[in-house]
Amino acid sequence: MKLPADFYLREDPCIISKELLGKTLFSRVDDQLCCGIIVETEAYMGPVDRGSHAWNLKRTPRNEIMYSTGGVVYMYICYGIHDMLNVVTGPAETPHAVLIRAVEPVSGIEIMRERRGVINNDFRLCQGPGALAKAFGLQKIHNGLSLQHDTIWIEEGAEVEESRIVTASRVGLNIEEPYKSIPWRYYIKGNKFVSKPRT
DNA sequence: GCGACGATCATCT
DNA sequence: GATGATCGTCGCG
Repeated sequence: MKLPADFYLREDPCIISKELLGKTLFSRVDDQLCCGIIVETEAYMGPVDRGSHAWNLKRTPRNEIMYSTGGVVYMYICYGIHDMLNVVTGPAETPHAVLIRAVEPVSGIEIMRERRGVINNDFRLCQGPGALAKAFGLQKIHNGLSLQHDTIWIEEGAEVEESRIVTASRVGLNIEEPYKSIPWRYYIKGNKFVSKPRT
């Protein structure tokens, strides 16, 4: 069962980020079904977050979809190379989002290996937002798709106990304090599919 | 296992 | 013209 539309409508993207841990991400692209357990997420707090594309209510053609009603996908290209998968949350005109950073592959693993090319271990198949989007066949062309449709969606999964959730600062943001250090990253403790921040 | 580096281009100023 | 919510590879030892 897909998560209900109102799951995404709550105001606080931190709550949603945390609750997305353990849920199951699906994609059906080129008629190939892939799914995996979400193990790492980051919240982007729209207007009050220097790290967000919607900082200070900035509005451009690229981030326009962040202003729509929660429950759609925001995809964009980073470093000219990598597609990033975000879930838009909150009511309309509230440009919050959750970045899906890593997934533990469950099925469609052969497809993921093909899309990713030769890599020497499966822990890295969907480890990091760029890798995950590539493994699931997701690109900027999917920007704006509803999670209630059948290309990209999220279903229930196993409960993740509070004690297994780690809260940490976000990865890869070259911004000033305090935004750089605010703990808006969530991941499952000890899970080998979680990405490793570089220095 | 770890740090350095280059790839590569849409987007915004 | 500068920048970036990244990643794979290379050299090291």
